Amino acid sequence: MSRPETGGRRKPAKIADVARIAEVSVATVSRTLANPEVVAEETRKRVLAAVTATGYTPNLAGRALRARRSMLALVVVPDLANPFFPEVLRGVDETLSAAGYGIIIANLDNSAEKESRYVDLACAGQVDGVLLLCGHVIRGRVRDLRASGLPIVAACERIDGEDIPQVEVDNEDAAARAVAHLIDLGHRRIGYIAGPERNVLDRDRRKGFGRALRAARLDPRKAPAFAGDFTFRAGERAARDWLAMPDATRPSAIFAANDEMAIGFVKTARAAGARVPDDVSIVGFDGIEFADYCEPTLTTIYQPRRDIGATAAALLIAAMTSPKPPSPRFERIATRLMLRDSTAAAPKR
Amino acid sequence: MSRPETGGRRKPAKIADVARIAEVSVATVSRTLANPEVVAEETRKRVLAAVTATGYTPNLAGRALRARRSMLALVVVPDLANPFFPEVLRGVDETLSAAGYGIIIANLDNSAEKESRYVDLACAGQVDGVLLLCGHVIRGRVRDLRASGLPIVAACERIDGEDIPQVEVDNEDAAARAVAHLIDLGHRRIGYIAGPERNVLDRDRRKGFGRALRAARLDPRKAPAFAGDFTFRAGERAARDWLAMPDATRPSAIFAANDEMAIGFVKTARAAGARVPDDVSIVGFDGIEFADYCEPTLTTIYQPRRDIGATAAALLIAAMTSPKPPSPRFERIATRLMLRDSTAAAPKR
DNA sequence: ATGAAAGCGCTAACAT
DNA sequence: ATGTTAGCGCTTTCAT
Repeated sequence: MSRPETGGRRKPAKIADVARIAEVSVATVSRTLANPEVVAEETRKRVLAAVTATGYTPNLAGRALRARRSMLALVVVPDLANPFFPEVLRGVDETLSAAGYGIIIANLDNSAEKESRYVDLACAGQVDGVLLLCGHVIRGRVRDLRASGLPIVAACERIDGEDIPQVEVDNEDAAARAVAHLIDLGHRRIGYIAGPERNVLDRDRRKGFGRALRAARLDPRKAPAFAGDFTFRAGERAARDWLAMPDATRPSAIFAANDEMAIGFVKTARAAGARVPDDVSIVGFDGIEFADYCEPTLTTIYQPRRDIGATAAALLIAAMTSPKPPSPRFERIATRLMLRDSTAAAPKR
Repeated sequence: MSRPETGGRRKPAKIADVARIAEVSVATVSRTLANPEVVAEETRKRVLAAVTATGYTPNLAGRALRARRSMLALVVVPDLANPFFPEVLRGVDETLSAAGYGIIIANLDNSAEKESRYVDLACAGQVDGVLLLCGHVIRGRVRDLRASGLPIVAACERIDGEDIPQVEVDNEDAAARAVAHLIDLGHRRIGYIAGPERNVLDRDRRKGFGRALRAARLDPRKAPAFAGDFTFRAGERAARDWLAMPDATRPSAIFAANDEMAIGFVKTARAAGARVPDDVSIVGFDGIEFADYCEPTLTTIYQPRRDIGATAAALLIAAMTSPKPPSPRFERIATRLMLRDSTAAAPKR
């Protein structure tokens, strides 16, 4: 026996169907759904019964067209494959969908072509707001996102020189804490594995690195720096460079600008016979899941990615809901230094 | 000096604006964009010039309402944080966006509530098709996705008993090849770290495991099986069980139903002093990035995730474009056994 | 408290 | 080859 109430229906019910069954006008149906308190108790009951009976769900296109808002937000990610973002997106998703917003994910994937298409989409009024996790205001070939007047919020990577609400962790301070931890352990020669040049995260973390060194009366300019780009491979290269250094100058500790490079470093150094943390201590940044799975487990700065996403989403909702342009306020999210097995006291010389 | 052509415009241009400037009717504008070949060369030029001048982008809500299609596909993922999916999504995204479709990502995240909302969304006609990467047809509290008649395609995890197009790798065959590799290396006692019970991927991979054993005249029923659920922690547990086994029965090789469990196993076994691959060989399944980063690098079955996504998207496009329901055809994507450092000849007894 | 009706921006059938 | 026009489903005045 099949269930007749759910089976086989073809076309979705529309508001007129509900109105007919409830014996009211379409206006009343609309009101019942949007402002239940303004319709009479009795009427409301009939309408809601009809909604259930027909399985009515408002057509978003019709609503968007008329109400001039799509209840959709565009979330721009530089690269979905980066293990940092999924968890941020979860926070974003939870918060936005709880407020009734849908999400369109724009995965830039290093394509200017795609980027431009998303700008077009946004400027054409297809979304109610834009959340930038990509470190820059996306640029179109012809249209300009800022000129559209659309609410914009940035997170993860700070965008300098834009007066929009932003959410970020204090990268400089967190880096300084990580390096101070190494100094506390007795390390005096500490190396830095860098992120991409001119990247704002690299700049802030490098600053924190220098600050912690200076606080211990060490000279940042003498600290060995290894070029990098946030990839595992860059960590491997840094390790090879490190291995080639003479004992006298080789750092006993490394601060990597992110976890993937730290893990690449550890793997290559160990493969060449170096012991971690006995011969070299290392601390990463981000707190990706794998930092707790690798061997040895990685001391790192944990970023509460879900919180970052949720906070940014909340700011965006505020901007989309409020009639006037939001004050460009900054939200700072706290990080945690996770002490694990990749750091230990400096070897005695 | 500011750029007047892009700056400061507020309201997006609509089709009527373009028509006015090009001195044609709105119908001609619409046609020029949809079927350029049916309008006169001369007219087309004027229209396109006006489009550029105004920065016109069609309003999707208007189009969706009228044309009764949204050019949006719903892509359902069980868990975005799972490192397997981002690369699949890239393939999906490339193919769908090349065909002009947008994507809404439904991250189920184990919430029946969310699942139901996405069913509502789909059944209300807000999307033109649904791509299921989650191993089941999503279920709503009241509405039924199948009854909506919407095009549906499944990938990654096969959905049994549904006559919809599906894309998958031959899990059974791939698993059999992986295990045959271990047998070729001289292993006779081979263990299996399982996925979640009743999971279709686990069932298929377990079948392949058994098939390879039987082909070598070994008895699958005597092969040690370790319970698991695809998580890193499950691999750790399996390793502890393995370490506790007496030498006489302890397997010299392990086939794990996925990479994360394999990596968890390796880490824990090594931490307890076992050498990989000298004391135990292990092969994983999936070919996630980290399988090539861990120590030792992991022998595994590589699934071309991007291809899987692209193929599934192509099938969905076909289903959304064709007027009649698609024949429920199966696409099989080939896998590759990646030989790396976690497998070696069985130790002599 | 409820209803009638206009119209959001677009496409497609029909007319010229 | 091009124009006119009727809605797609919904919200929101404005009347009642």
